Amino acid sequence: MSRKLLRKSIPGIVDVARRANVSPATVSRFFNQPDIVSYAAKKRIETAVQTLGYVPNAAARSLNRGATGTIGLIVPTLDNAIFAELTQAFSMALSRNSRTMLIASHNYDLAREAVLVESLLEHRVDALALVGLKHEDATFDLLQRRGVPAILVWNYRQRQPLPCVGVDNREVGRRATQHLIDLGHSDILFLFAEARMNDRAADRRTGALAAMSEQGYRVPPARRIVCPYDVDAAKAIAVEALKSPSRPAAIFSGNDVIAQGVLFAAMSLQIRIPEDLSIIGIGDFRGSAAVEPGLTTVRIPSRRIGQRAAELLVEMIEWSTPAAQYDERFDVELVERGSTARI
Amino acid sequence: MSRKLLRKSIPGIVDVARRANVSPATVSRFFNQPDIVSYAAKKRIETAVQTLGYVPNAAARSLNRGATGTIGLIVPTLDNAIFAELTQAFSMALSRNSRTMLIASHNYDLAREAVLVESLLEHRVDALALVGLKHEDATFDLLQRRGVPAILVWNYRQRQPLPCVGVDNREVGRRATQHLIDLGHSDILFLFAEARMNDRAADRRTGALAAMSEQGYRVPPARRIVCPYDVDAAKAIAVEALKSPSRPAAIFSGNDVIAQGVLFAAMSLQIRIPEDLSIIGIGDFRGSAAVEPGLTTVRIPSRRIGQRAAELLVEMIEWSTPAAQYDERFDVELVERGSTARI
DNA sequence: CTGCCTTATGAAAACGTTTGCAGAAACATT
DNA sequence: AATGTTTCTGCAAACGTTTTCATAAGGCAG
Repeated sequence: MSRKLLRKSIPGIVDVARRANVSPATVSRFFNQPDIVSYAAKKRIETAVQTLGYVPNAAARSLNRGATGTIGLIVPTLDNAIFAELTQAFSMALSRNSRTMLIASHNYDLAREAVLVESLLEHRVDALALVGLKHEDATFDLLQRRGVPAILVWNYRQRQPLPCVGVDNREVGRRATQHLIDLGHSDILFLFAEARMNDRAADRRTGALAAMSEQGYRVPPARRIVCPYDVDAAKAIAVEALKSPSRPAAIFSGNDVIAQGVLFAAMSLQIRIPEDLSIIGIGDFRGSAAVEPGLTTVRIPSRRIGQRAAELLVEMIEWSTPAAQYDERFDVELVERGSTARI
Repeated sequence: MSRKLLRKSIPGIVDVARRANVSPATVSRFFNQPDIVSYAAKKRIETAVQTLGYVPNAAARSLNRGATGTIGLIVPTLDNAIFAELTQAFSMALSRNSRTMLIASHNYDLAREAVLVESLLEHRVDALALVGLKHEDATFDLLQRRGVPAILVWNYRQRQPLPCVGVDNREVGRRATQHLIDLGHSDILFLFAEARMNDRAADRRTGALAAMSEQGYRVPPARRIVCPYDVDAAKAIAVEALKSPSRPAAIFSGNDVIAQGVLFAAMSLQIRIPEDLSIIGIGDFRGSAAVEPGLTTVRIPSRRIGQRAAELLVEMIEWSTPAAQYDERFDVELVERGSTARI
C-alpha cells in the first residue's frame, strides 16, 4: 500500500510522456533514436525530463532488450596493487564502448568465485572476464550453458575451455629465475604465493623450479616458502629467513608486493641490496620503479591485457562469434633495476 | 526474429514451472519463501532448476519489487592504495547484509562523478555512498529528488546536506603538522594534493596551515607544492625539492603514497631519515608500517568508515528513516614510527 | 483533386518476475 | 456430517521499458 504510494513518487517514462503530451513510445525514441522525433516533441520532452528529474530504468530496459550493457570482471582481490591497473584499463576500455563494468572479488576463494559468477549472471551481464585459468567445474558449466561470452585473463595457456588473454606465467617464473641464475646465483630463496587456488602462482613456481633444475640446481624444501601477497606479511617472513645463519644470496618473490616486503626486511636487517642480497619481483606494479633501490622485475603488461580483454568481449557480444579463436598471448619483459646484481 | 529465438534458449521461471508441473508463482515462492511450498513441489522444482540451469533474472525481480538489493559506491580512484581498504570493508559489510556493491571511479573529476551518479541511479541502486563532501549541485539535486538514501564518506564536517561518516581532515592536517612542530620543526615543505576537486586535500591543507600560523610560522609559497597521489610523481617532485641547497628539514605529505615517494627520494639522495629529514604521511595504508624506516602517519580508520557507512545505508533503506541524524565522526590517531625525529 | 511517398506518432504486446486474492484440498473440531 | 482451519496452489495484474505495426498528417507529382 504505502509502499506503492511511495514508489509512485519516482517518475517513469509515462509520466514524462503525459507531461510532454506525447506517447511513451515517443519518449523512448527521444532517448534511443532522437533523430526520428520531431523538433517540437523533442523540445517538450526535454523540459519534461528536466522538471521531473526523470532517470531511465535500466532494469526495465534490459528486461525488454535482453541486454544490460554491463560486463562483469571478477578478480581475486581489490585490496592490492596487483589488479588495479588491469581493472582500471578494463573499465576505461568498456566505457569507451559505452558499457559499464560490474566488478567483484573473491579473495582467492574459487568457491566464492562460483557464487559471484552466479550473482553476476543474475544481473545478466552481457559478458564476463575471470582472472586465471582455473575455476570450479560449476563455473565453467554455468558459463557454457548460458552461452555468456566469457574470457580468462592474466594467465595464458593454449587450448583452454575459454579464450584467454594474458601472459604465460610459467615463462614469467622461468625468466625471473633465469635472470638470477645468469647473475651467478644458485642459492635462491623462493617465496611463492599459495598455489592451490591460484594458477598464476602455480605456474610461476613451475617455471621457476624448471629453470633451476635445467641448470642442475636443486631447491631444497627450506628454500621454498609460501608467502601471502601482503607487504607486512612478506616482510615478516623475509626477516625470519634472512636472520638465519645460512641466509640466501638471492630471493625470488612471487610478485612485486612480496618483493617490496623483502626489500624492507633486508633494510631493517642492514643487509645491503644488491651487494649482499639480490631481489627480483614479478609484475612491475606502479611504484616498483620508485622503490630504492629500484626493483628488478618481470613486467606484465596489465593495462594492455585489461584493455584487450574488454575489447574482445565487446567484439564477442556484438558479433556473437564463436569464441575459440580469441586467445591472445602477451610477451613479458625483464626490467633490470637496482635490486639485483652479479654475485 | 533470430534474436528472439536465441533468447528463448535461456530458461525463465515459467520454463522451470512447466517442467516441475507447478505455476510460476510457486517457483517464485520456492526461492523467496521456501517454507510455504510443499515438500513434493520443492523437490520437483529443485531438479527442474538444476537440469535447466535456471538463474533468476535480477532485472525482472527488481522491476517488480522496486528494489535491486544493490548499493553504489563512488570513489575517486581504484588505482591506488587509498580507498582499497574502504572499498573492501564496504563490500564485506554489504554482503553480510545480503546486498551487492556497485562501484565506480571518476579519477577526481566531479563532472564525471555526476555522470556516474546518474548511471548508478539508472541501475536503481537502493542507496549510494560518495567519497568527500564536495559534489556538483546537480549531483545533490538528483539525489535529493529521487530520495535515494545517500551518505558522504571519508571526510567529516557538521551540517552537511547529506549525512557523513568520516574523519575531520582539517584535524588530520593539523595533527600531522603539529607533530612536526612538536619535534622542533619549523622549516617544513608541504606536499598537498590538488585541492580543487578534492575537499579532503583542501581540508588537510587548511588544517596544516592553521597549525603553522598558530605558532607564528609562515609557510612561503615555495614551501607549498602541489603533488599528485602517485609514488613515482611524488618521488620526482621530492627529489627536485631535496636537491635544492635550501632543502627543508621536514616534509608534510598529503598522504602515505606521497610520503613513500618522498622517502624513496630521500634514499636515492642519501639523505638519512629521520636524522636529516623527517617525513610524515596521512592515512596509514596497508604497508606503511613495513616501509623502512616505518612511516609516521596520521591513521584514518578506513575499514571502520567503510563498514559503518555500509551499515548505515542498509539501515536507512530498511527503516527509511530521515537521514539527518546519521552523521558519524571517527577519531584519528597519530602513529609515530621511524620517519620523524626531533630536530 | 487524387494518389503516393515520407515522416512522425500512438496502441499494444512483449520482457521475467512477484504478490494479493481466492479457491481447493486436507485436516481438525464439534 | 457439518463446519471451521490450515496449508498449498494458481490466476492475473502489476513493474517500466522497447519495438512492431498501423495510421495520420504533410508534401509533392501528376
